Amino acid sequence: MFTQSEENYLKAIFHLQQETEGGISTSSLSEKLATKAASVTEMIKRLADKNLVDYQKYYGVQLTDTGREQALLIVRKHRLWEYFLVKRLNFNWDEVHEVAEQLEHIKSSKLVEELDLFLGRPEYDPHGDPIPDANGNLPKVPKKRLSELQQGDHAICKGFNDDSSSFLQFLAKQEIGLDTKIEVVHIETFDESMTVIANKKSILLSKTATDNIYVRL
Amino acid sequence: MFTQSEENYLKAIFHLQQETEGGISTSSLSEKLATKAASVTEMIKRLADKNLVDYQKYYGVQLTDTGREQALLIVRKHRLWEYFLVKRLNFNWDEVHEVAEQLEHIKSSKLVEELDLFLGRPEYDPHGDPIPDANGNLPKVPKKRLSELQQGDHAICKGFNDDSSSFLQFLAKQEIGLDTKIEVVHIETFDESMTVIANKKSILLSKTATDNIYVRL
DNA sequence: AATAATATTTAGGCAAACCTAATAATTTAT
DNA sequence: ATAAATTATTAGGTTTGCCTAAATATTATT
Repeated sequence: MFTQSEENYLKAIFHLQQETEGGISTSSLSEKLATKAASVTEMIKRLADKNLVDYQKYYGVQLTDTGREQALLIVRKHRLWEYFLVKRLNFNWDEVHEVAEQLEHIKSSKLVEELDLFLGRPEYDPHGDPIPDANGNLPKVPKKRLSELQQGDHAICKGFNDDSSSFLQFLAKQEIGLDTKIEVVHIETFDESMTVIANKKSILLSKTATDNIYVRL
Repeated sequence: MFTQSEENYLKAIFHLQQETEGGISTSSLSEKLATKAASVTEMIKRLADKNLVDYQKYYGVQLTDTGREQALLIVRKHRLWEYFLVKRLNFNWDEVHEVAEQLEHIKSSKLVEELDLFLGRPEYDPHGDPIPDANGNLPKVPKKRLSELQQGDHAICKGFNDDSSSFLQFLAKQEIGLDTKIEVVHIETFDESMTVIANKKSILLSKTATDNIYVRL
């Protein structure tokens, strides 16, 4: 059994590995977890002792198979709870993150399986992210960033990369959500900001924003 | 905001106060929480500093109004989650305790209120214990112990005082649950054990058992 | 009322998980 | 190829929440 803190590290490493090749740096972890680098080094050593990560001094960490398995279980719980909060308890999809961060640490395999069953074995959470199954299989959804599209392209919004409530609330205000249809009208060359049409309204999105919006054509 | 450990102490003090007059002793708390007396003394001092309990060295603790309020919120959460686990997730009523002990520490007032609403504002948990409302009002259910009854009395089972899964499983095996009708057939004078009829079957219950079964006539 | 028994508190330690400041390794720039 | 800048690690502290052993209060017994 792992502590909440250990679980948070495993999850963070997992998420960073989705975006990065090779070992995960101490600094990126310390940024993600809002702790100091020294604390990260310390914890990583503990995780390495427990065979959850491979660690080479100065060259970052990577999850072992066991580590990945644990991380996926936590991600599974997080996303199932988010689904529950939104679909059953009327939470807005931009206010579930904090609560799911707590719920994901509840330890009971029966709870996870019964919850999954109760929710009808959903495949995607309210942000469009796939929910790993009980064996830790995560359906690979090929993701394209909105920022990769060209002028004139049409796409459907399929997920978001930034969980901060400020970003999610910004999207809600623009009425951009899961499955929203988006058309790329214009891209500014100097700052790569993008003018799109969604819900028949013209919206200007910064490069930072379009980098964090996933779409399917 | 309080730590999980602080919350556990508040809840334990609350429960002991339901059964006992006056201050709660260090030893009864240490027994309930499965910690050593020294640890209890230490924590109690912290709780007193935060104005959650009144504490007089060597004469035990009592909850302050704030302390009681907090304790009731935790009890509310615990019982709502138990209800959820049994009624929505098909848990047996004798296997919910451990999970509810974890869920009761989740911090989100919205979550509690939405859960309450989702469940249809239940008044009693699966063990027959009343669920405090959002203002911390706990409907006082006048409880009689089965052990207080006389030969020939008829009663309906309304709750249990011992949450241990061994006790709850014993009851399940005897098919005694909430709202089970019970008739007192005979009481042994020497050990106060009781022969009852429930579900048309004759069952022998020890004094320890009958002390922990609540009934209504 | 004095002593024995029991309960409680104090003192001193330990592990987890964080921190700051100092040091060491790696990477980048000259 | 060094020096400078960046990044990571170590060393030494802190708080929470637990522990054991020793000391002190309270309660029970004779």
